[in-house]
Amino acid sequence: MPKTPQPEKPERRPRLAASARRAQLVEVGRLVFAKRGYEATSVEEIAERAGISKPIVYEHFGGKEGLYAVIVDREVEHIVARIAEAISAGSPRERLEQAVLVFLRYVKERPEGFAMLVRDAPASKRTGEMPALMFDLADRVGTIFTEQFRKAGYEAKSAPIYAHALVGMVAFVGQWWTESRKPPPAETVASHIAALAWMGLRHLPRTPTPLAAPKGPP
Amino acid sequence: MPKTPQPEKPERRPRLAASARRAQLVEVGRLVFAKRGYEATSVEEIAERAGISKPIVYEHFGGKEGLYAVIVDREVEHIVARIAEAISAGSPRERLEQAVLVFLRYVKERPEGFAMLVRDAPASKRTGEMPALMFDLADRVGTIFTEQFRKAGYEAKSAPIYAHALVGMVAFVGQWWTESRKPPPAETVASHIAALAWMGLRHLPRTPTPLAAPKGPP
DNA sequence: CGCGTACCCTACGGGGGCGTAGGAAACCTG
DNA sequence: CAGGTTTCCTACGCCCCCGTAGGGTACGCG
Repeated sequence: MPKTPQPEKPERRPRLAASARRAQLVEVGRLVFAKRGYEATSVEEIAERAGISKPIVYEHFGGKEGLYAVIVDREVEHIVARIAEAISAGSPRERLEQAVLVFLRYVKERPEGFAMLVRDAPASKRTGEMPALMFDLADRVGTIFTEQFRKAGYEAKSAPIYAHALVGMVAFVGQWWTESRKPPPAETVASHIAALAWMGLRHLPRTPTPLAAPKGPP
Repeated sequence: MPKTPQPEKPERRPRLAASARRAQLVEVGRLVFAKRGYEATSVEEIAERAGISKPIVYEHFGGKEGLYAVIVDREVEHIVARIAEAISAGSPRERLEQAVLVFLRYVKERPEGFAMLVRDAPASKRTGEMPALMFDLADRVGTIFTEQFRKAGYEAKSAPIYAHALVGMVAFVGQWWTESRKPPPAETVASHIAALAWMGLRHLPRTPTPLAAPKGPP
């Protein structure tokens, strides 16, 4: 369902219908928030880049936080839908690799969206340090893992650790990958990561034991 | 070399020697920056929590960014030294596990310091999105990996991917772990992560091949 | 053409934060 | 206790930004 393919070149600043203006502001806001971070972006800059004046932003979104919330929400919908589709069919191994691949492609195609999801959120809706999405994702993966662990006779309690490890590595590699100067193709990166995770999980000892006694400082 | 064990209870606000005041401001600043993020912290709040007034901060550090830079620098020194020590001896497997363990302990002992390293940096010294430290760390790991990969006959070019994957998973798990309500002991988490990474690397196919052809959208 | 509606603007109040000017108060030294 | 040094303070200028008040300007419809 395309969002009314209105060309976004308001050079002569024609009046826009309310829905079109909203869409435009969401798009512009995404870029600005991604570049500056929440605290450092000003409503003025967004309005300016959209070719309009501040009060319009307030009319449509109620303020800075309102706009931010809408943008993040859409971004989350977007990526969650894509991942959900990716893991909807195939062998576990395939689903893993597809999920990683889809995530990486998302990061590449919408770097600003990804940046917003990784960056600082407004103080009002921050639990810890990380924006909630990544942890949400990790939690979902965690439930899947817990079930699989139970089936395979592993300690279900440790599943969340592996879930977070997986999400963390994908997210971090994604960040590095987009900012890298000569990035390898997404498929290559995805297959490496999936291989690492898959082989790691496959050959996991039933109960990993710490190797060495804690070493005191010399 | 202890930093002049001055007790940090300026309840009656005695005058402090310059070095002591600097130390105190670094400590207070660490907490405030970690809690609020760079943009949202005010010099005023730091001064207030230290029991002094703003101009002192400016005399000692030249401003907000100056203080921030000093704090980050110390934090980086701290963690890099600890990790360097952890990987200074032992079998590769032991060094891996020790590095992870030391990192996790650092995260637990100095959650505010870790938060600063993961949080947004001031716009002036930001390359991409992530503060530089994590990428620095990943790069160092990357050089080690590249060498080992070459020795073992793997494609050296893909080593950075695995290096970043490792760092990313540790960092993300660390974040989740500190904010978790019932965190398992560091040793447990470390051994799980190390096992995942180790087994994953150990059983890596020489050249991971993408499983499926890219799927177009339906 | 007159008029209502939808879209948009300039202009301002209010607040907060960075950084500095200029001086006070404690402490040290002789 | 006089004079210098170190530490610290109050008070302010300035700029930026959020959010709003109150009013313009196009466009459709009778």
